Amino acid sequence: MGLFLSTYINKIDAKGRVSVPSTFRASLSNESFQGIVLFKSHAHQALEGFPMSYMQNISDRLDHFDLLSEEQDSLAMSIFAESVQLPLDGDGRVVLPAALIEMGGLKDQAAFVGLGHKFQIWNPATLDARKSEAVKNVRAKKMTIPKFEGGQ
Amino acid sequence: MGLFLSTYINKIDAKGRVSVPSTFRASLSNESFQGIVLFKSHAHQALEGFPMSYMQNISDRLDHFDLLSEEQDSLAMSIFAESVQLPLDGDGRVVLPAALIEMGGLKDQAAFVGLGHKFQIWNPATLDARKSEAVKNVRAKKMTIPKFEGGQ
DNA sequence: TGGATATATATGGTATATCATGGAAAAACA
DNA sequence: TGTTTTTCCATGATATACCATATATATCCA
Repeated sequence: MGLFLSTYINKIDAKGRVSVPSTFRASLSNESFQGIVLFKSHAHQALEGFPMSYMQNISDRLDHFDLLSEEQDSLAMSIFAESVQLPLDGDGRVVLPAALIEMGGLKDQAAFVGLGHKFQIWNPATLDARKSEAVKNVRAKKMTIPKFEGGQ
Repeated sequence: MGLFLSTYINKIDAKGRVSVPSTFRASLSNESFQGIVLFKSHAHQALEGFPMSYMQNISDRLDHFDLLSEEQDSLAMSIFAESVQLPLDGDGRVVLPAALIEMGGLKDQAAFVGLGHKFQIWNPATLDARKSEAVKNVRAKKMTIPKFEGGQ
């Protein structure tokens, strides 16, 4: 799978249309669904973005919890029920529904932030603060990248 | 994977273009993405450079954290959000974005420093100081190379 | 060994294609 | 038929591909 890297700031027009960065589109080129899946972040006023194929991965992870358990039920409800799949138009744009623009705290600009297998969409004004907070967290908790354990 | 060795100093032209040393390009020849990934070093005023496959590896390792967890979120943000993937042009060059030139403290020259699986890009003027500092550290703390623990 | 020729590399400049974006036409919906 | 949504087209800015040259390195032959 192609990775989502870098930060790109694009304009949201009056109809809610916004260009998905071309490098992101390139990462989606092998997807059967040509578009993205978005839902509100639980931790931030921002949107989480995934390729459709990765939603399968999320679903598999939720199987870690017992079926019908409180966790499974609540997580599934907050992620799957609230997510929307947005197809790319002929020019590489998606239309953000008004509800998502609101939930993401967006105005007339969208900052697409690559995070590897996923990405986020932020209001550019609040993104910088989050970035420095992230770096601070990594330093404070001395987070490191886990050694590869094989597996999948 | 081919190793990055030695130090090469190349010119940065007015458009930010710089030749990737041919030996580095040779190390990249088996990569599916013909280019490099760069991001600002957290420790120095310099740029970290990786092949795309290595970023893929980092992303896979981050999957060991819970999805949407604080750790996963902060680490991904601090690494992937600020990294850029630069394709090689037909003549073996990449264009450095102005932001990266600034962050790396570069002017009109780039020193490519091979460091094994990765490399760094320095302003030649500040690189010498860093090199002797590194040697001093190794001697003072009597650092040695750990034994191989297996893995890939 | 020496010289000439070929090959690869780094670097500079120019032309072309792509991208983001705004707007209009067409289609779908109620 | 009015309204919304989707598709199509135009354009300026930007980035990418293309071509040219010089310098260094390697190869070949006398």
